[in-house]
Amino acid sequence: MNDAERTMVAETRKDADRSLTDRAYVALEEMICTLRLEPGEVLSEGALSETLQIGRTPVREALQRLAREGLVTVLPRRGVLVSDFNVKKQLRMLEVRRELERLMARSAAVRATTEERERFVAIADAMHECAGAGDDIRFMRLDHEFNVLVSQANRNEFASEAISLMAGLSRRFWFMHHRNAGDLSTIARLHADIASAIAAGDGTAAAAASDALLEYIEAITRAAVDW
Amino acid sequence: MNDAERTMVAETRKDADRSLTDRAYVALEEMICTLRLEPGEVLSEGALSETLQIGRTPVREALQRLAREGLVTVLPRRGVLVSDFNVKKQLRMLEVRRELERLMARSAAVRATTEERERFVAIADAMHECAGAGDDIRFMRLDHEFNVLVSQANRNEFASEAISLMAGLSRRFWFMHHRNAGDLSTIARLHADIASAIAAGDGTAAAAASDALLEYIEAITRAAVDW
DNA sequence: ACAGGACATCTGGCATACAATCCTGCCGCA
DNA sequence: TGCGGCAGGATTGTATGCCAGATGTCCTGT
Repeated sequence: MNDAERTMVAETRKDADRSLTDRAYVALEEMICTLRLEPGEVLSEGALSETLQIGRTPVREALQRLAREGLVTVLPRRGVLVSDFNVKKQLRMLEVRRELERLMARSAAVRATTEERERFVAIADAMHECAGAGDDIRFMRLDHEFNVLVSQANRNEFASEAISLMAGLSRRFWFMHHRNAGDLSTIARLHADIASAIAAGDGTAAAAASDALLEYIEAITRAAVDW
Repeated sequence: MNDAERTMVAETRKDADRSLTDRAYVALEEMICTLRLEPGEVLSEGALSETLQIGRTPVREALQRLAREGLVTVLPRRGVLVSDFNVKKQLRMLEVRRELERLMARSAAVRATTEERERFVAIADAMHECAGAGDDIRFMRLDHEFNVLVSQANRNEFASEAISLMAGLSRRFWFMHHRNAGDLSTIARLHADIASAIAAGDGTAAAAASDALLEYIEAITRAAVDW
């Protein structure tokens, strides 16, 4: 099970039977990505433990995971800093994501099961509807489902893990800028293109479509410099 | 201070002022990669804590890092399992490494500083000497230095992090098979080719050389099926 | 002889206590 | 008034104790 799937399960089972560490991780990641904890803010394990009503140990372990993903930086004996982000860093991340997403799209096109392909078709259709209606909430759900599905269908846990390392930073950047970012319909269409190519089993087309999406995202990110 | 001395200082400090978590991680990674802890073995935090003379907390945190890298699996309430490995998993990992190493080689060729290029030249020369002499100890040191240098020169922390996720599994596989694996001279030469291309600033050539190396490694790995 | 269950034991999850270190702000002195 | 040093508070690093859950074993009943 990769991290994306684990996250989904955690969200499904909600507060049921997952470990406190996972709950703390999910809660903190959410707070950071939605900017309820602002970049530059300095936290302390103790305060977070109090806030979340969870002991310091699980909170600390969750923070270490977040540190690995670059969302926070622990300053020894000083506190935990919510990472600031800059566009250059995002561009370096996209450089890596481009390679990994292309690989995953190509592999998924070749390796997906029949059921998975059907779901890709459904996602492509729904994405097109979103493109027309401008329904950004639905798009975000579809995007999440799409990412989980690709992570699963590409049949390579290493690619999924590597991507999941960058998921948090990507999510936060998207949350910050998606209102200003280029039009939703283009992004939805580009996603749909990948899904269609994967469903059709055309690895080359899926790879090309993935590159097209990443190129567009990169352009949006570069434009963010000017805001 | 030359590089050997710097390395020695780093290794000295490793036991001196690094955190216990880091020391536990390094010690455990070493034990696992060198097969002193055999795949399939089930450990316990308590026993490792006793063995390493380090408290359970740092040991536990080190184990979580190792779990993330796929070297161990924690079985809740049962123990910590040293991951078994199989060739198919290695091939999936190489699939990802190929993309990342190519990207890093290409970027390093473009972005390396003058000093870094000089070191790449030196490494290429030394690798060629190794190829002739069959000095595998020296090769392993050079390989390590080469990897660190590429990680630094490609100027992309995300690529470096993603690769480091797979470093442990790679090291263990290499440790198991390097005696039987294809001849050292070919591997050394392929490494030297990458180093030379990076030093020369030829990104395309560096990418191609990286692919050539990964292809060779993949061939060796496939051959491992028959042992 | 075998099946089933109770229990002892071992494990990691988590909380908590303690130690080391760093920052801040105050106080005294020049 | 400015500067230096010291003390106190706050923070993470580390150790350890307790607890719930899982597993294997042994005993009992059929």
